[in-house]
Amino acid sequence: MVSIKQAAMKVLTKNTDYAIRALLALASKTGSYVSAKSIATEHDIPYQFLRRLLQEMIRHNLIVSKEGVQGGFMMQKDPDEITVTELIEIFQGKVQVSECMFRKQICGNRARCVLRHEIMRIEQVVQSEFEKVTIGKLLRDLEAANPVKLSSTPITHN
Amino acid sequence: MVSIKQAAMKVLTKNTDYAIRALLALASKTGSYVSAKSIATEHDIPYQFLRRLLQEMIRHNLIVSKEGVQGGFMMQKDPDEITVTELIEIFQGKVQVSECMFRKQICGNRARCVLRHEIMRIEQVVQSEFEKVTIGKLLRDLEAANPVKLSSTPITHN
DNA sequence: TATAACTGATACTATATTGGTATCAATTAA
DNA sequence: TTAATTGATACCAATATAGTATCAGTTATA
Ligand code: FES
Ligand code: FES
Repeated sequence: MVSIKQAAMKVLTKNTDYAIRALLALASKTGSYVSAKSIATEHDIPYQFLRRLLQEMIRHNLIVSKEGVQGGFMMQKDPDEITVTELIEIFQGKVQVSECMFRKQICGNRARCVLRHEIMRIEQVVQSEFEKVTIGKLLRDLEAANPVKLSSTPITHN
Repeated sequence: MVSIKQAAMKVLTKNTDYAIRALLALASKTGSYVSAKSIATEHDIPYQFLRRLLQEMIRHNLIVSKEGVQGGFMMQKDPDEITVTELIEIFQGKVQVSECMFRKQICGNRARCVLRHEIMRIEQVVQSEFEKVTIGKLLRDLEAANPVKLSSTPITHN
């Protein structure tokens, strides 16, 4: 009896995961430029991987950069306006529960298709749940939980 | 400017998608055995792929089978008791928004970690939304929308 | 004004997951 | 006896995710 699936289905990929962490790092130091290198080492994100993510976030006007010595990245968009939904869309594409499932045979009329409605309803729910979570909120929550200092003693878990 | 991601993030994979369709096919013919072949052709699912899915669903006691001529598969579990959540778990693994993100540095105390709470809350929401959708419900909806006959004229869309 | 610390751009590789095929043995109705 | 079926399982292909490498351009500052 060999089962088909065992691992867990990931909703957030590393892209999004790392991007959130990087944004939290930047949001906790608004006004000054933070280098990719320091973010990478402090938050344990592969350097070159992170660079790509940062560039992508520049393109989406979430952050800005300054080249050269003492350069780095800085928050641009209000952290309270950056939702996880937005990040998912940037790094994983639009949330879509399924392509039009049940095409052809089963579903006679796309416009009236109940399945489609059901699916779109869920897409909406998922999306709006992630929309409630902003970088700003996460940061405040983090600071409340870890009042002393962000990134204190490294603790290994998970 | 080469973007990182363009396609959409799929919440349901083909596994789950096909499994749902197959179950709908079986649920609409309770009491009689339906062959994998006929499901495959009628619903446009790759035959061998479908066979694996059906076997997996047997292992999970959703359906039963009969070997030999005139054999096939038949609904076992009450369609109203089969949720999409269950199918996702079988074919895609437990819904998990992210592994423990923000490990080490950022998050000092796993038990108190707010991010973790936020994430688990969303996991719950996603899961419970999919729990509301059962095979039974989908079937009734389908029949209501397509009163005459399941799988009538093939219509190409999507 | 040379240099080292930076980002911009982009190509590349490795690994994992998803999607799909193929094969052969066992069962059973006709 | 045979053809239609499932059981079991190995295999392959395509795609997506994760991570690395390279080189050119910018800039503070020694
Ligand atoms: S599934 Fe395609 S429209 Fe209903
Ligand atoms: S992220 Fe690991 S516990 Fe907070």
